[in-house]
Amino acid sequence: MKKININGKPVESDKDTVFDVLFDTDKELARNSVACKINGKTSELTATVNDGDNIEPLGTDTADGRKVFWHTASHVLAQAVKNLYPNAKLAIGPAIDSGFYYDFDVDTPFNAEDLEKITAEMKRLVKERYKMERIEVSPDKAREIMKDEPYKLELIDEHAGKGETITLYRQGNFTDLCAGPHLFDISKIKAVALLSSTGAYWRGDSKNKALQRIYGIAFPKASELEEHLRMLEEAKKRDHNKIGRELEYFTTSDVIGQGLPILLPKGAKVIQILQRFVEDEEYKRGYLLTKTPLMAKSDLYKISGHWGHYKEGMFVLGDEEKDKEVFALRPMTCPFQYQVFLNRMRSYRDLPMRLGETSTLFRNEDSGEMHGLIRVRQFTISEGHLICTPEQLEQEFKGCLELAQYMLGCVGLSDDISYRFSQWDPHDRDKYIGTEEQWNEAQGMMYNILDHLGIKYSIGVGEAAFYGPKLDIQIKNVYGKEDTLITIQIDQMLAAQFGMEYVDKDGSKKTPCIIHRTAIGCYERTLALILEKFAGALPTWIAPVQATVMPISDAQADCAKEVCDKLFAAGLRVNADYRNEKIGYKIREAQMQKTPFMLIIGDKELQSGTVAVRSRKDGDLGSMSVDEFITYITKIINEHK
RNA sequence: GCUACUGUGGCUCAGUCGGUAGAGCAGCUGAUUCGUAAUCAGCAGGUCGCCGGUUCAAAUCCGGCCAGUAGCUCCA
Repeated sequence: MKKININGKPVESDKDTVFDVLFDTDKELARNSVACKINGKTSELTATVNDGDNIEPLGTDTADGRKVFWHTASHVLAQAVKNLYPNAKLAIGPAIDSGFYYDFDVDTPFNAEDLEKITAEMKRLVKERYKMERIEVSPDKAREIMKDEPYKLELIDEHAGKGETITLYRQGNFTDLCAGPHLFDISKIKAVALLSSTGAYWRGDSKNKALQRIYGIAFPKASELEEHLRMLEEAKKRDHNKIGRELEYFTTSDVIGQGLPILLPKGAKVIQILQRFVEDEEYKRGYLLTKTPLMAKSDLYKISGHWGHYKEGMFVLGDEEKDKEVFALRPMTCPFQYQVFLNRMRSYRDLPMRLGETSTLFRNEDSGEMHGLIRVRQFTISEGHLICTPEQLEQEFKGCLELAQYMLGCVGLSDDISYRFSQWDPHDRDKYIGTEEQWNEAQGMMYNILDHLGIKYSIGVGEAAFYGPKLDIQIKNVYGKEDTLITIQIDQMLAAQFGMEYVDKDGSKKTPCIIHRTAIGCYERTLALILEKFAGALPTWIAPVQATVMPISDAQADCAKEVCDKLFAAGLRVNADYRNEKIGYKIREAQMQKTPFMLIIGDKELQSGTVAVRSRKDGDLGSMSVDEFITYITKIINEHK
């Protein structure tokens, strides 16, 4: 008899595999499990149990369980594709957070019809209930089995080089190179949907061959699949690119160009509110405001290293061959703001010097990169640089992080972000300036600071800026795609490049450290994410229209106008119709539903000198005087701070 | 930049096999004065993204470009 812990409960069993032990103990639990963790390591249910093992069964209600489930589904996808298109070559097919994909090398890309056929074939295969058979072989044997699969051979060579045994999984007529773990058999994969077919480069390198990737999702039950697809549809309804245009926050124009959104009055208003808020907050926190040029001669970018490392991403004005001087629109503010420091001889007494700027930047993104307000070619960012002594670095970094967290809290995004420590890739030296020692030092400082502050972060290798490591605050859009909202970076290279120095207490000249940071990121992107977060119904303090005044008939129109004027005088934002001489008694704006407050004026209110207040959040609030309403809404507006 | 898909009045969409464009909403004019999104009537609005080709004839077929969407790559 073996003593085993299942979910922390002691159990005795003489069975060998996890599944049998579970089945002995709790049949329902066994049936609902797709994999397990043995002493913390994800394993399959056919794994052998040893005395003293801690077993944690995984169902498709756990993230790890779903991944195993989806990984097996990707094998079924590959089997279906090989059955229907025998010439297709297999690349890789992992589970991801939102399902699974498989990359194939095929002559003609898959279209919607192909996906339907493949789905049908997958469903047919699942009914065959193939076992997932794990096979361990020598690299040579693996090469022989995979002799017609060039991508697999490449992968085998890599593993063989490390002296590993090669693991294969076989279900029916199909064998794939794979480390597992997998489901016991494929019969549980009852509900499958192939969501899209797109191009993807082999090994994620655009120099390599473009493969065809099929994305899919799978569940044990059809109802779960339907629910999932319904949620995907719902999420798309919050897409800022859709509601931002519908609610007239922004638009685009073919004749202006790609990635150059036009902010309409509502969008411009929200950004103005955020910008003023950031600038005021930074002033309170000891920032100095600067206003630097939108472009500079190439000379500046040559010093900073941007000319060498980022020229492709810049809008260059002029021709280096022909013109005496070449200019470029700025893709960042760093070297411009450094000139503020360089204006005169600096003392340690000047430090820390916190420079802030609402800065418009231009980046010549590739044509396929643009997306609504999230990825654009011209944007405005709450940019800033803190120039400090090495001793001040941690304290200043902490201040930047606190400011960022405060801002996220104010706009309501605190719960939706994650932290990423973006490091350099030592194997891709061309991308970075500086020596290995400098990088190790800067990243070491970052580690210390982050661990000291107790920040939980993931590590992004190769995600650093060319001059230093970053703490990126990441956020996902409605499609689950992650983007950087806020970044705080440590830079020990550029100060030296620009010859920035301060005179220390002892009279010696020293090179300062620099923190690059944003307070709330780029305003366009922030607006996009706020729109998605609140599905267009923005919190009162940011809403471009805070109250809609609505007379029920023309008899109350004059009164409504007076009410609007009063609210206006109090600094509130009232429905866009307020300037019209006649305020319509019916406001047929889609925005009405997105407005935090509605003030209705009928005969009763006209006589008593009140307005009937209806709150989007709390429903009817009854009648009150305009002054009472102003007090009420002002209190709500101030609550965000 | 790469792969796939999409592009019809301000918006949402219809338009069969190529025969020369249609609706609702929005807008305007008039009527209506109504308690929490669509009152009634009328009017106006489109060289079907752009350019070229095939054809007696192109929104429809073909090519190129522009723009949009998803994914890849990139993202200081």
